[in-house]
Amino acid sequence: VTQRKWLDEREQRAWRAFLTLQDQVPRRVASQLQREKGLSGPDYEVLVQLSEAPGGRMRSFELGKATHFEKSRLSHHLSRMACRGLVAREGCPTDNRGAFVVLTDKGRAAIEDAAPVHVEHVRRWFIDALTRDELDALVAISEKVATRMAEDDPDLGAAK
Amino acid sequence: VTQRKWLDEREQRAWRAFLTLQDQVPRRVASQLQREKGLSGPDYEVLVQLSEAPGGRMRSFELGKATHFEKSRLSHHLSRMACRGLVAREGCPTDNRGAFVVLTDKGRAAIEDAAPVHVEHVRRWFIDALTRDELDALVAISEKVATRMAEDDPDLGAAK
DNA sequence: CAAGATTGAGTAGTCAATCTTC
DNA sequence: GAAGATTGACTACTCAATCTTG
Repeated sequence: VTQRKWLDEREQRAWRAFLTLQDQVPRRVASQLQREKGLSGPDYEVLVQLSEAPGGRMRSFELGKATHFEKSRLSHHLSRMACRGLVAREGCPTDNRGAFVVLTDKGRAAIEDAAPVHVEHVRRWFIDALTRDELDALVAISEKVATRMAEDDPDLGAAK
Repeated sequence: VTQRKWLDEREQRAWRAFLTLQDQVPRRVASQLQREKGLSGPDYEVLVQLSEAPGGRMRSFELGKATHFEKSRLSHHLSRMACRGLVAREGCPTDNRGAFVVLTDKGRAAIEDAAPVHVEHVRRWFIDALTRDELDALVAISEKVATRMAEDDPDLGAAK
């Protein structure tokens, strides 16, 4: 085998490049959205999922899987969003343990107002800087890494 | 021009793939490091920078630029690390406003102990899942995006 | 007044413990 | 007992205000 204990120069550059990208891009997109529309990154993710779900409603655990939020984080976050009137909680008729999360009118208005601006930022700082091939490469990379993580241990560091 | 208001399917997939990758990989690497060695991701980043600096010492603002931490975040974080004995603060002789951050013996021992395990995790969940070409593609992508962000506005969302 | 740095208040995320229902 | 979900305590990050020196 090759030397496993260290990263060579190519590997090192790739890892650090990824760390920078990973940190900077979502930060910039999120902070613009926060300033312009008063929604955080996590707010937006939750609203997107709900707005795409039939009836604007999902079970909590489904929302957790879709967003990759840890369950306690999701619960806290939904409480805050409920206070702000963006979502509401409802009981589940067929399973009394469960809860539904429902998009309110205010929540739907918020996501519809924010989406165009958000798309614009994603374009400006990410999509438009890259070629088609690079976008596709990113999809391939993401899938390979996801597969690796799933093989290795399905739950480590994931939403529980 | 093409339709700018929405993301097409390819763009959408690429953005979501990036978001997943961006969220999952650092989370898993960091949580393993935390469990095995008691260091968080930010702890590790700070220790790496200091250990690579001559004399294990840097000015605070240099450390801020290197890590991309906002200055108040850095200050808070260094206070916590100082409490744990990983770093120490010193005054700057040539500029009395300034402060040096110095790696302690304990801090150096911690990074030397953690580095091999950390490298192993980065390999397992990231590097080894990808080809040389994919690693290079990531570097190219990162550089293009960084250039775009710098052109657009040097300071938005960056460490101030 | 600008640069280097710190502080405090408020908000968000994590971990373990808990509660209820299947 | 396990699944769905919430809570509380603790830790971490952000933003604006502050302090000191150049």
